[in-house]
Amino acid sequence: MIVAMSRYDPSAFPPFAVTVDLVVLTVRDHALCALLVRRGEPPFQGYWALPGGFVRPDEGLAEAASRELAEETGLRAHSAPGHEAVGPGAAGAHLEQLATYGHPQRDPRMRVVSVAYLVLAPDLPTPRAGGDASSARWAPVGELLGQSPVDGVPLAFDHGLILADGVERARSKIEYSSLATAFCPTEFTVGELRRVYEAVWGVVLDPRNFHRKVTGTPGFLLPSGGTTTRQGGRPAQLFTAGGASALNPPMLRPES
Amino acid sequence: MIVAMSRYDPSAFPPFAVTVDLVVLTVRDHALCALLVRRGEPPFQGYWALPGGFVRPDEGLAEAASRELAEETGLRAHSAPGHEAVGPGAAGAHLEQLATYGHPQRDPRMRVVSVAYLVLAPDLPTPRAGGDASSARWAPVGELLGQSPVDGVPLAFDHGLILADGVERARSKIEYSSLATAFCPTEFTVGELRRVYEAVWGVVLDPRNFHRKVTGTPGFLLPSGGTTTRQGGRPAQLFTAGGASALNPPMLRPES
DNA sequence: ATCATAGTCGTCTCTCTGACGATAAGCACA
DNA sequence: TGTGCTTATCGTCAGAGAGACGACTATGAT
Repeated sequence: MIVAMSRYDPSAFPPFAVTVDLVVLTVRDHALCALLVRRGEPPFQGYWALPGGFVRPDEGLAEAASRELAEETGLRAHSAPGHEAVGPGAAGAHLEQLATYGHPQRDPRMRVVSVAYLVLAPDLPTPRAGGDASSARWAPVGELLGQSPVDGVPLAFDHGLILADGVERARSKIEYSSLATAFCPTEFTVGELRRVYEAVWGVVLDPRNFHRKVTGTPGFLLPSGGTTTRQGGRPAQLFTAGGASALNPPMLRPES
Repeated sequence: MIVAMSRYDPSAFPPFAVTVDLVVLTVRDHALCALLVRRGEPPFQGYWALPGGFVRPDEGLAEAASRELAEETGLRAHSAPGHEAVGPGAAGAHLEQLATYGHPQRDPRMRVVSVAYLVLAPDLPTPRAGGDASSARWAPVGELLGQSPVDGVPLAFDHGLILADGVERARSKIEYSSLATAFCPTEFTVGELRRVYEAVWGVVLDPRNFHRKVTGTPGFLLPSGGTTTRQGGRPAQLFTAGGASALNPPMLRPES
């Protein structure tokens, strides 16, 4: 009978809970890191998990993701839906929808469908714990996705899978978009941008070819006029993110 | 109070309905077409909409999409999650998750979150109507996404947006993957594959350069041994899809 | 036989990449 | 005040790949 009504009466259906989970990535010390929170409640009490929470009845999905992000990190995200260009020198973090996970048994309590969002942020101070997280930390994704789970324990729920998907999305997306600038502060040097690519891809890039590529791609970088020596060595020109969002031709990941 | 419990007790939450919507694309008569069904019930009664339906309590999201697809078209989809290689000469259609739409007011009846799936299928006979659809048809996406909506009327709900996202996904994905073969029957010629690219991108490609590119990319095409003259002219070699799923370097869309 | 149609192979040029040499301009020390 | 170390930036060269397009091939239609 439920089946018969199912197509016509949504309220006749057993309820689903809808949550958002966040894959928040940043680059710290030459390594791609993800934000994890420790769960203070069952299920998976004491496990590390992705930050996230339930979507409220009157808010949109991206809105919920944005709110959770602010609650956990204080970051103000600006979502970049669809093909819309990301504004240059944007203050907040990049936020985009990643994928949705709805395996019937992914939460032992009830049927929960989780919409995962990917957040790319510049390096931040150690995150503040908030909400139901008794603590929070940046974990290098190399350790998380390699053989050894964090502290010898996998992530809660299916968050290991979600994280892996988020990292893969970030890795492929910086190839053909200017999204790598989302990992940088407003003003950055070519070398700093190169270190972002190196950390995300886990490779070493030739500084000369990289410099030629990014400065030769129209709209990728805008010279801001200043220089800095914060990386040591010869003063480097400072840039802000240009208006271009698509890189054509793409940046090539070496040794596929 | 709801907020206070919200993080810990999922069942304390007002229910969401979860649906799947399908963007089913195929190539017919040199044009990219999407499958639409006419709604027989309110809301949006009489409007064209994407096929879809409610997720059952005990089935996964891809499973629900697959079931709806079979109900509406009789197609057996094989989902290709993650980085998994698509088997050569696959019988069914390609199915992958597209995105999730959850604007609070997207369905006037209640809060509905819809997980959209993208299906790429070879050319099919005119679809059979099924379920709550009083009729079904293939609509060229050019008409749908251009200025003129179908029959002068836009699609139901936010399905116009979902369709646009699906088409964009298909357009960009055939650049760097071998997914265009999902639009072809098991055995196909280089020319037929080229016409797929031309239809999806809405461009004209040079047959000689295209031939060089696809036959020169290892793992893209496997010669099946036979030839055909079904397109007229000189007999063309028949191929099946090779095991490679990623194209490196990618196929370039002309005139970006 | 001739033509129209599509498929397949080659060639040339241009652009972009990868490899790598060379120079520039700061800082840390002796 | 150099000397050395570091990073930034510019140049050069060879090879891969793409776009433009000529030439030839093998069918069916007239």
